[in-house]
Amino acid sequence: MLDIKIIREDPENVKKKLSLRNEDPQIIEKLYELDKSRLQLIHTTETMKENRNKVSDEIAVMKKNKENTDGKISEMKIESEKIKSLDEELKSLDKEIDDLMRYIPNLPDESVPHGKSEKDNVQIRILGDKKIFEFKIKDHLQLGKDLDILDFERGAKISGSGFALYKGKGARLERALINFMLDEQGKNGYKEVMTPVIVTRESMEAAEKVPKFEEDMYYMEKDDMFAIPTAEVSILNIHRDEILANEELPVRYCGFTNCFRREAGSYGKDTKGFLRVHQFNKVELITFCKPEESYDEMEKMLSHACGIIDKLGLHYRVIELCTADIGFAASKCYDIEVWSYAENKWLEASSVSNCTDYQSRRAMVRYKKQLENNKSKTELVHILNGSGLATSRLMVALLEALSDK
RNA sequence: GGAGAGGUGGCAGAGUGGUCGAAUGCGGCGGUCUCGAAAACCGUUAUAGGGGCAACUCUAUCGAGGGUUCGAAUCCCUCCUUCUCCGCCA
Repeated sequence: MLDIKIIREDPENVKKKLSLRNEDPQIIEKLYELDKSRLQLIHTTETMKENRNKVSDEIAVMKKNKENTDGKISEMKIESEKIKSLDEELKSLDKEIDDLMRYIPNLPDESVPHGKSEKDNVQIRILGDKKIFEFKIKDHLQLGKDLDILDFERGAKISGSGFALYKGKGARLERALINFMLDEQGKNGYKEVMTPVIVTRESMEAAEKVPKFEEDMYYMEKDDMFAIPTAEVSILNIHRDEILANEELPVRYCGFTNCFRREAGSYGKDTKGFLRVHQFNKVELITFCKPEESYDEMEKMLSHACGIIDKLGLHYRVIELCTADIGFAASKCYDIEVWSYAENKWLEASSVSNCTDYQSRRAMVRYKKQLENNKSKTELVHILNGSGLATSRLMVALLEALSDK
């Protein structure tokens, strides 16, 4: 979530930046007013509490001296009731503010290109050779069937549409890809982790996936738990409520998990085979770093994701998302797209995002910032995530690129 | 799943209703001493929020959330979690 202070101090600026994201800025007005009354209420209750604490101490002293305290006690009884009801008022105000804050996305960085839709995204590099095939290329469904390595029919039999069954060399290729990517990212300085894939609501909230995207998640009502849509959620929560040492930053993790997405509302769009599935495999990269380093880290992370595709020898491009298309928690995003010869279009294989302090604020991931004269200050870290990479679309491009007559 | 015992500051560990945000020890940081170091000694050492230009000050926090009370780390309830034992199980 955003820092309420930036709304308090410069609401117009926040409104302007939200407009760039195609968000309705009106909500900021309301928050500004709610925050104002919240501060007033805090002032009132804290003054009353100060008084109550004082009188309670007096009562303690009087009791020790065996003086009569009945008057003071009954007086404080009334005072305490008042405090209680004001506290309740404050609590509901807090909740109202919090509920609104959860739906306000991160603000875009100055460097992000302005735009109205995904059409305004900017291609910044195009890499790898584009092959020329002298025969009509089969799509991955056909290739998977002919080679007996992918079976979407049986996947659907087991779990419904949008679930893949990998067989034989298909399964082995998938396993090899995952191994390869983990090894490469390990060399790039990411510590490998293997995390839970079912997480609590609290973890989802810390990653800012819930409540906004609750409908996109597989949810286990009995336990109030969610299947992760990305390892970002589990890895980010490794350091929830922790204060990291200045020297240990940046902390980099990579981890492979299955990812689960209901994809509610996207039926009929890219539904074919691997183009959109409910369960897929992904190696995720997460970096916790100092605020002043996060945009440099982002470039590094992007190059680490690209490095995989370079080595696989695929034709791909990097695009910089415009203000209208960056992710909810992100201030800046790059997407990496691989070329599909059969579909004749770009497929998103990775997304690298700088989420600045947006997630760390709720997840409370902080570090001890060193100041001059041996002082230190606790400050929120910046958190970045990137796919390094997701295998499903990669598999499409790879099978196609390697196909022959 | 059943039975029992715990969860206090970076760590260890006191505290069972009234200046307790919390003794003490260790660690960390600063200093004295020293050629230097160790030891010793002195000081300092949580987080969030509010007010103030600032010095500073106030509020909240002893696993989480409720309750009792003028007043809760301390009493009551619920939940989470850790450990030990039993059962079940990949």
